[in-house]
Amino acid sequence: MTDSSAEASDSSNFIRDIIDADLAAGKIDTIVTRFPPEPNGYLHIGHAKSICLNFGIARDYNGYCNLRFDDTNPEKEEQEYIDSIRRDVQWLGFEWHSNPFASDYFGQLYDFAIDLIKQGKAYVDSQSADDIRANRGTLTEPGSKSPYRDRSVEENLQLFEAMKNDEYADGEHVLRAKIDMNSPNIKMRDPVLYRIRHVTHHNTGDDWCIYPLYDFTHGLSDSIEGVTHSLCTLEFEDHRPLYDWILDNLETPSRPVQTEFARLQLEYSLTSKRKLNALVTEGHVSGWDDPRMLTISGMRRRGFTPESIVNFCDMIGITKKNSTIEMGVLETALRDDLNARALRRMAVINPLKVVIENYPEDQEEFFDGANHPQKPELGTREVPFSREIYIERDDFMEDAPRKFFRLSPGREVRLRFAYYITCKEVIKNAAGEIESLICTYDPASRGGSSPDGRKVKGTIHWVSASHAVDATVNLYDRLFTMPNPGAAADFHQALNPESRVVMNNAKFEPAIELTDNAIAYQFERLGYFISDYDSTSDQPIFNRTMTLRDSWAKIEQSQKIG
RNA sequence: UGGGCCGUCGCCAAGUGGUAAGGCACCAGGUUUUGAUCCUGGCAUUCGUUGGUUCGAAUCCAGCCGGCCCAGCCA
Repeated sequence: MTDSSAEASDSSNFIRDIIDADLAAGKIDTIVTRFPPEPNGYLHIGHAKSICLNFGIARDYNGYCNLRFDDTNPEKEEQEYIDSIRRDVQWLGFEWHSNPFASDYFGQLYDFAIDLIKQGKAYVDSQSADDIRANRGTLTEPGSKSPYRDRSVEENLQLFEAMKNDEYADGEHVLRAKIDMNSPNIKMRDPVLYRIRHVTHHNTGDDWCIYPLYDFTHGLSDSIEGVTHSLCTLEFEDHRPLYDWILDNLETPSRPVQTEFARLQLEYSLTSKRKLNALVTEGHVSGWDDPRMLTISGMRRRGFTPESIVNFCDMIGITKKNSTIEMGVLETALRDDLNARALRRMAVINPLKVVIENYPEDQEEFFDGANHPQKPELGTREVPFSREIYIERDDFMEDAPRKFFRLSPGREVRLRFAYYITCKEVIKNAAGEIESLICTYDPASRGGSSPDGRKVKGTIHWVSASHAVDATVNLYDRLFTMPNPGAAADFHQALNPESRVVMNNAKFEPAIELTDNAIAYQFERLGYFISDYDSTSDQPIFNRTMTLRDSWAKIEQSQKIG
């Protein structure tokens, strides 16, 4: 569970079976994969699945994986995204062999296009975009040939060069593959290979005014890099014949094979770039790294560990079946990892003051609290105790049912690590709201057990009032109330209005590092927490990464219903 | 109704002709100074469906049903 994120997984899948077969047949000896994001947005949990697949295979087969930026559309790509993608891949624990841009290959790609033209397998089309669309046919009707389809090789060569030499405006011409306008696969009806775009490219600047499209670029880039297994999502299945056509009609350095797998779909979440972007720009979240976002950067800020994400990806598997993963799977992967590593501390999020009337007014003492109940090697910390403490308001109930194992008038409860206390009196304000509790403690129960061996069912957490550190805590819940917000007519209506609840009167025990975002804590009985990027010693801010499993809440819930 | 792909427990997922792994969830117990963790046990006579081949089928064949993807000069 605490293994490094880049550890080998024992999970097999149909893609690994293909690789095993290729290896056994002697087709290849070094496995090469690539993760090819377009730098036009932030990476999310869906990308993590692909990253784990591609980098995981390369690692397990002693091959290598490239991080290639598929940057053939200069209108949407930015340095900000490049930086974040690199950071996220590394944070997940993976190392790329090389990190090229598809745009690094523009020169070679241009030469390949010339080759196709010379073979009579590509032509310059001068129809408008609308005409091209109209002539493409429909799902059930074949397309019709462009009037420019039979231009001579010489004319095509001259026109394409002129396109490259900035002699035309955007949209005046395109380069198309000459395949089959009658193909039942629409992708094969003379797909566009190059378009004119007078836009400055983040990597090539103004060197080019023609840009290749994905289908022309991808397989050739794979081939140039020696990629053996080009893994992509299901919606590219129709592109595979075109991927193959490009490689089969050109003399390429190597012959990669494309295989498709199902993209990740997670309940109560969105991975559409457009909708994610809307959440950010419309202000429903604070940014791409808002802790509620299932972007890698959001999850990092929320307190996910890379290991938990990698383990999640192992748990869900790789298939060709469209499926939707329940949130519980992600939550379990997270809790498993955090449970193993998080240091235990006590914090009170919604405080209720308790005065222990028989405890000496100016006395204080310190208890040793284990940093981890199952890992004594992680040591202990000192937990201060005094006459006035805070407990969680939820841990007190005036009229408590029998199964409520916490504090209520006349009942005794254990303060974790400290003493047994009994509630003697409830102090209320004029409005009838509970203001504080008067309790007594049993000095003989020091450490949390009494010599007479009497049983105390409940143990609650607490913080000494005079030693407490004031803090703000963000409680996060799922961003959407519907299992499939992406299917809603308007995903805004699925937004959870209580996805973030700010508790700004929290009380921490002193032994909590306020600004180290790398330390995962478990606040006992409350969940896993981590300091936010904005946290300072003066104004501590913590994010609740995930609650603990709560079977009491489940019982309460069923009692209300039943 | 053109083409491509998919259909094994509530959600994932092994299985590749020899008689249904595992995980999550759920249920029932046990341990516990976190109603956490941990441990034990339970949880598909059945693999979308109907026929066929076979001594034997989730696995092979045929039909049917259901779902997803494709008509950007996006990726």
